[in-house]
Amino acid sequence: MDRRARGSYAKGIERRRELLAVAAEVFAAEGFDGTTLKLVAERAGIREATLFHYFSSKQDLLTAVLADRDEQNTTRQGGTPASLADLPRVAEQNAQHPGLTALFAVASATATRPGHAARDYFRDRYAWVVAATAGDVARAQERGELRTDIDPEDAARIIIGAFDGIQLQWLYDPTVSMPATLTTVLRLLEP
Amino acid sequence: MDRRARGSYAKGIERRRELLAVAAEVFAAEGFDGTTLKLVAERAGIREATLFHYFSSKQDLLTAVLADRDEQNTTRQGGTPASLADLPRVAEQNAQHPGLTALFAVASATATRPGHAARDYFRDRYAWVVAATAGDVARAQERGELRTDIDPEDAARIIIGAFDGIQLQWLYDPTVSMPATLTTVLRLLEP
DNA sequence: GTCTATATTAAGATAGAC
DNA sequence: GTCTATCTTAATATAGAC
Repeated sequence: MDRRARGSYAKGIERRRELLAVAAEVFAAEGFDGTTLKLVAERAGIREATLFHYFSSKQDLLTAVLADRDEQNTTRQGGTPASLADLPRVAEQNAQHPGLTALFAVASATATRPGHAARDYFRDRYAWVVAATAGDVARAQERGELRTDIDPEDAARIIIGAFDGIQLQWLYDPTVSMPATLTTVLRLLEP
Repeated sequence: MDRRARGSYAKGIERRRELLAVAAEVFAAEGFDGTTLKLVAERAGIREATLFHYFSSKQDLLTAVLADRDEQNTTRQGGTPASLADLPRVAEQNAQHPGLTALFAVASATATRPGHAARDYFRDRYAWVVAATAGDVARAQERGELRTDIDPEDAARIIIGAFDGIQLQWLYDPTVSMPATLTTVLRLLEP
């Protein structure tokens, strides 16, 4: 008898994907506190207990939803990783999903608190995104596409900071054009 | 017969100020959800009901704390309003108060949700800060201190966005130097 | 010194978490 | 069902305008 772990069956993988989609909708509409796992389970046509088979807690479900969205954002159609010039397009995508965007903003701020369950996730995420962006900046500098009088990591932190910060301003004033403003950020970095 | 209001007594004004200071400490240490009004009242040496004489709700108390800090941040010693070159110093100040800084980040993201009690406050605040900063940028451009190939409001949104966004990164990684990075942001805007 | 708005409190209703 | 936290109500004490 084979007692090794088998991994997830195809059915389980599909169900998990479906749960993430449903949960994303509910979280986006109701916020973290406003979301009840009962409603998520109902919408997905399963029992609450089944939800706990896939995700160990409400916070775990939220983190999975955010990580899933993050992965889609940092990859473009075809599977190649997104880079600098894609930022305005990512912002445009986010503008189509205000609920999820607000959810991400709240979660990333809330999880800064020491001891928060998602703190490590966000810390690692920012470290990774900053490093990847700094790499993009350094390569663009070598190609002569960006000014060289700025440290790549500083540039990366400014780009990502502006992305998050302008997104927040957009949540308060949807007339702000995130893609246009981010394009201007990149222009400031040209030689 | 004159039935007009008299305004607050000196004692009440002083107590309100004291309550804001105590509440700032508790909110910073415990977060919004973690804070109990009982503890705030205890620390201030009054009854819970007295708190409600000064602030109509817990959220109202938080908003007052944030507005109070905001006012201190946008004013420098002497009473003149802070401007562009003061940003790194404001960031340095914030770095001395991580709890309050995190509180502000969480509140500003949470209040984006339609119907939130502090939504109008933050919307007006951002509108005001962007307008004031855009004015600073325009004047600096006229003096030849900043490059003129960027719209003042775009520049303002980028500066403020970078401020908020870098602050968030700093909360996850305190080795990030907010003042240095913001100085670099301003340098990117030089002619 | 009188008068009334303001400051404070005691007691408890209500609502949500566990 | 129990407990805890937010908020209400109603009543007393005090500050300060006149």
